[in-house]
Amino acid sequence: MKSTITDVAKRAGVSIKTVSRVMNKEANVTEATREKVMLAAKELNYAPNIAARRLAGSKSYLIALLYDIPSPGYVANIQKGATDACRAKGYHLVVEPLNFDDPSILDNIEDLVRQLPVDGVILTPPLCDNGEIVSILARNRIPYIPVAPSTSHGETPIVKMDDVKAAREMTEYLIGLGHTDIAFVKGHPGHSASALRFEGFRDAMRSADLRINPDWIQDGEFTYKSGVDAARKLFNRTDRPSAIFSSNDDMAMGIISTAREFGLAIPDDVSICGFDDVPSAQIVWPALTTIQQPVAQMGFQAAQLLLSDKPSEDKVEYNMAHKLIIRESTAKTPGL
Amino acid sequence: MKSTITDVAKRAGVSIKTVSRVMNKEANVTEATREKVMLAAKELNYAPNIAARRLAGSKSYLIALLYDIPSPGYVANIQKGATDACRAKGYHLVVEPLNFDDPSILDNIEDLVRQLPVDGVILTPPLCDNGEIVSILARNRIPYIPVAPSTSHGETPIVKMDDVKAAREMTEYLIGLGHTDIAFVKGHPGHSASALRFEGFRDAMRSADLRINPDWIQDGEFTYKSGVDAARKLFNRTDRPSAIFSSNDDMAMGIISTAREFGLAIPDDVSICGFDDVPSAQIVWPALTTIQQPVAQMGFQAAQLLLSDKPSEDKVEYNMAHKLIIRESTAKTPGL
DNA sequence: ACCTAAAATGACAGCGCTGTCAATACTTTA
DNA sequence: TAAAGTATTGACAGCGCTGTCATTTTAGGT
Repeated sequence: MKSTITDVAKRAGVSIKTVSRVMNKEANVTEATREKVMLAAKELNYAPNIAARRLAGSKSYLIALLYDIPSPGYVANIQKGATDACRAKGYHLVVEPLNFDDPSILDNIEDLVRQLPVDGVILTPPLCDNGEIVSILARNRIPYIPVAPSTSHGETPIVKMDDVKAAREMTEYLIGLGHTDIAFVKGHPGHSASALRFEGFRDAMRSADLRINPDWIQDGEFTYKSGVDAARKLFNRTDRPSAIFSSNDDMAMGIISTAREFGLAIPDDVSICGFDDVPSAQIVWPALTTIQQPVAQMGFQAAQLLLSDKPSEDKVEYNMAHKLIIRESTAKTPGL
Repeated sequence: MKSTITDVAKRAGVSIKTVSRVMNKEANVTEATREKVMLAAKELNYAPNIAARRLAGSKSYLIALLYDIPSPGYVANIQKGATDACRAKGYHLVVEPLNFDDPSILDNIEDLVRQLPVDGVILTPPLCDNGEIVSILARNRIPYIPVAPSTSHGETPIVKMDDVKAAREMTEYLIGLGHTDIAFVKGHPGHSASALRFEGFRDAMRSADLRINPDWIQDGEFTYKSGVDAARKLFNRTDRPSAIFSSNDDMAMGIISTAREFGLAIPDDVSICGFDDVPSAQIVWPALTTIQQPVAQMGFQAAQLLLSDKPSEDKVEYNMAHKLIIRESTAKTPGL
């Protein structure tokens, strides 16, 4: 049942090397022989054995995804994108869930690199900001692509999204709806995204000549609870914003819940929007207007970069396109 | 830097075959030579090359996880468990996100099986109930383990959790809290879990000699929206249950939200519990009492089964232990 | 001490492919 | 039309390991 390159060569009446050439899409093969070989391969249901390829050649047809346990949705999407890119080139994706705090993490990576020499590694946050991991990879000459890192990686291209731009767009959308009194709930100060999202908000407000009321800028920590706290402070004031831009969805859901406690209707009394498009954003009611991070695309791009032949590229930063998802939690201001 | 078995053999002063024996923990090696080899291997930082092992031997040291795109949290947890089991035996996990409706899904699997002969496959729902997938695997003699399948798989051991027992425990917990007026919201009739969870509820009620009020048994579809609908029907009645057991968390969250609309305090006026422990279950307020599915354990067990030497086992069903997670959405009845 | 069985070790082929380089088949040019 | 490319194909070694089987060493029994 399982056929080898030799079987195909015999059937096509050529040498195994020629079959190899066809399978690898090498140049200098007549169209006629190409077709002969392809036909024979199809008839025999042949697919090159990856282990043999790896042993004989230099490629392993395997790339690895290293990730920390955190956001499950993130991982699933990255994987989806990465495997799509792999599939097109006959590659496969090996996953390695790591625990950032576990000291054995470095050994795991060493093993991965030595036992299974992968052709490349995708590093998701926070792993991509870990110097030791990066240096193991560099020492072993394994190409890697950091996804959404908070630090720069020299010559290595990185894949990310543009948080500033996304936040600006969301703000502009709110302004377009007629809102002028917009509150903002910041994210955890330790995450690089927090500052970027706030920056986008500020830019848009400034461009629209709208005043940012400092009392309406609340600190947050990206948690549901911190959203609740921020909302309480906001809703207890006599001057109340007509819209609240929360730096992420978890906090936005805390805000929605709190609004109900205060008897505020969403979006009639107050519009609320988030950032991330977590699964529950569409489950919650009213469904949350938010920014969908291009996670799958980032995975795709990262894999693509690893698999592309041109080793270095002048472009060092790939910004993948996010998407503004408009749902029911935002609406025009009552005045309009 | 990268050393081969030959290097180790030279350094230890033995043949490469002996090194191979040590690395594979084969019998008939003196303790003394074992140590010599281990030492040399350690000094040279040696790890056997998987591609070469695969080519020469019969094992590929790779198992695959096939899954459909649906629940991200599920995938992440299965992967965690499976890779833990793999790590211990020098295996690695290759992932293959598949789209159930995509016709090319079968080709993807064929390729996986031929290019990268994996030693085993973990099949998550709904893939494990797909006859074609199973038959490709069977035809190619690839061992596979279905995780939480809704159908039986003959001799093949399956890994699952006990939905009936879990639902029974949850109900008993509610009863222990003093509740006697308990409503139940069923899940999507197409999912096998729906019937099982209801069965567990019924069993527990019956054992406690409690009456099941047919008006309090609502149909649902596992969606937030259907939870809202069920809750409306329940709360619009004059006789209202003191506790609601929802067949999953998404519906439970719909119920919670609806309770607020009706001015009902949770858990003071009504206790609500779910099933699944999705990430937002702990994010939502009040945090949801629910059943944590042993997803990671199922992944671990499935991989373990695939990697264990004894090919067949008399035991054909592995029920992994779930966990009752008590949070804030349930409390004693006011009367107590 | 000697023979036999069992345990420990090693020699060698070959897994299925790719890299290198040589051989052959076609073109082009003068 | 012959010389000199240039494009196409093939022969063969060897990647790093394991399986098989032969060989050597050790232990056991009398």
